[in-house]
Amino acid sequence: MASLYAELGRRERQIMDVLFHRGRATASDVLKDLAEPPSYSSVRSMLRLLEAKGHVRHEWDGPRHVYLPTDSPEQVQRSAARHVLRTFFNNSMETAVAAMLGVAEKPPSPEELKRLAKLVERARKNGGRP
Amino acid sequence: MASLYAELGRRERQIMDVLFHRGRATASDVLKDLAEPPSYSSVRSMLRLLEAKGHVRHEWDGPRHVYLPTDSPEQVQRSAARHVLRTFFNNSMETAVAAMLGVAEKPPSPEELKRLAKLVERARKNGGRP
DNA sequence: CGGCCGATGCTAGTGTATCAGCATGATGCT
DNA sequence: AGCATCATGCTGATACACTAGCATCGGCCG
Repeated sequence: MASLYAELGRRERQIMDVLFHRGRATASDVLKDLAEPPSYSSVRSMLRLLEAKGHVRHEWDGPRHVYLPTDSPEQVQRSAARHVLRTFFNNSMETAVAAMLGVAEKPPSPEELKRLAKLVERARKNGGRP
Repeated sequence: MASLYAELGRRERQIMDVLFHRGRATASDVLKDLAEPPSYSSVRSMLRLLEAKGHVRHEWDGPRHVYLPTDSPEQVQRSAARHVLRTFFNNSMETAVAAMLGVAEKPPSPEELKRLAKLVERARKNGGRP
């Protein structure tokens, strides 16, 4: 099935990405993280549009809006993982993990690798599920 | 660093996804794989547009166009991996792999898990790199 | 108090991604 | 050969993502 947000336009998706990355953000936060930024006004419009579409909600931080994705991080992570795994790695976990090891900003720490190994080990004893 | 194709519109991206998934595809192949498909004519237009932008090239299969992404699969995989890892998993390999284990269409086979374990093991002896 | 600052709500305009139709040419079949 | 089929090349129309501007409101500070 289509990943969540498959129906979004270019800017909409870029903004959702920022929102996921940050967890919660104001309009100017979003603006800071955009590569080729539009006007501040545009960002606010898009956020309101995304809210109307139900992808985003907002809370108040004093006088200003703070936006959050409506879907839970877990939902979004699962959706993203499924989409990437299927689309770019032909459902090969091995290829995917290899690629990730190659591109991580900092090489994974020994501790993380240990936890990773445990995770895989647990899956092996578990019929392939974590 | 923005991921490749961050600048693409909705349909453009959907079509690129199909192209990556299939490796090579005709216009009607693409049409088949689209969730809420436009007309055949529209798909052809988009493919020509993507070609003009340089994201796609085509070869001939007898009388018909067969389209392929211009960027190599490795490039695209790395770009996708980096983007997803950073945006949705806060650069945590562990979280990412856990999510993937949870969503794979079929649970990974014992063989794949074994290769996966080897991969991680090799990274541990290698300062975190594959 | 009165003005400045930074926020929001709203509305209108623009560009381009997206879409669809038509004319044309090649191929294969009877 | 003649016809049906399926492809392409091109062109025009539309929708909607995207952009920007303006009016307004409330808090803060001299």
